[in-house]
Amino acid sequence: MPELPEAETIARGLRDPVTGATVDRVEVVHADVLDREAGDFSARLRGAVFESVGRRGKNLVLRLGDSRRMVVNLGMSGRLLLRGPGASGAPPTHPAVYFHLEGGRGSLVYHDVRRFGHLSLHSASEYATWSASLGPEPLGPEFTAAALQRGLQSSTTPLRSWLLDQRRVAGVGNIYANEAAFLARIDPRARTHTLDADAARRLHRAIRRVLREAIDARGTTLRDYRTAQGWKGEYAAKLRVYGRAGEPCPRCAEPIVREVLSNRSIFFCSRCQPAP
DNA sequence: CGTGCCCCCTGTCAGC
DNA sequence: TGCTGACAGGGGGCAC
Repeated sequence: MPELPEAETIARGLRDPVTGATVDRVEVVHADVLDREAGDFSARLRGAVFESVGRRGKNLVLRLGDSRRMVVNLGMSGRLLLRGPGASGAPPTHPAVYFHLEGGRGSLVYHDVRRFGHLSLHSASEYATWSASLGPEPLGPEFTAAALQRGLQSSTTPLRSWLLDQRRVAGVGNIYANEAAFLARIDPRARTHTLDADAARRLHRAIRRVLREAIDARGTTLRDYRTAQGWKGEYAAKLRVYGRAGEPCPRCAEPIVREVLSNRSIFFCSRCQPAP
């Protein structure tokens, strides 16, 4: 579910409440989301301090002591929720892991209905290897139009599939891949090596624009996604094509088309995004 | 190696 | 109502 804007929003929401907090106790409800046996995972976190909260692509990255990190991939339905010490409000419906914090700071809950998410612990070198396996941050300085064009030239896969490959660019998922292709006026089925320099420039701008807009709106809630505070993101109302099959194209009023590509939906305007 | 398909899991919704 | 099938923001594994 969550893509870069959702992960960024969660990271921002966790930063103040969690930074400096010490893990008192880990309570594992569903060990299948962990990268190791539950007792080992819990023992390694007990007494650890969350030194910082960041993000790499769609993943949350919480720094622990000794340069260790906990990486949280939220999968389709994962949430990282803050729960106050008073435990007011309804309890979470699908908790997988609780991180109970010391000093009346409440707890951090990893919540995941489908349990496609994963929590993993990395040493400094393991983290470096993992991070290096991901593509550049699309909002960072390494992601240039020229670098994007080179990457597109090196592959024959359809654009939407290329954008979902985290080794190419880190953080774009199905919603923002479709939105970016629309803004760039490129057919999401187009083979990437057929795209010229101007298309690459338009796509570069479109990716950055849609991700920034979505961060400003605190992400897109279709169903499961929530911020760390449990709020919905507001970007769903601003989506131009995703989930809008049959509705008029915001640019030309032609009905938006839904098709299936590699078992996942694509949405596009056949007039504004002509087949190559 | 690159590419594409299946599957992991649970919940929801449309159609009959 | 209740059943069935399709579909959902991701990504690892495997066959070609």
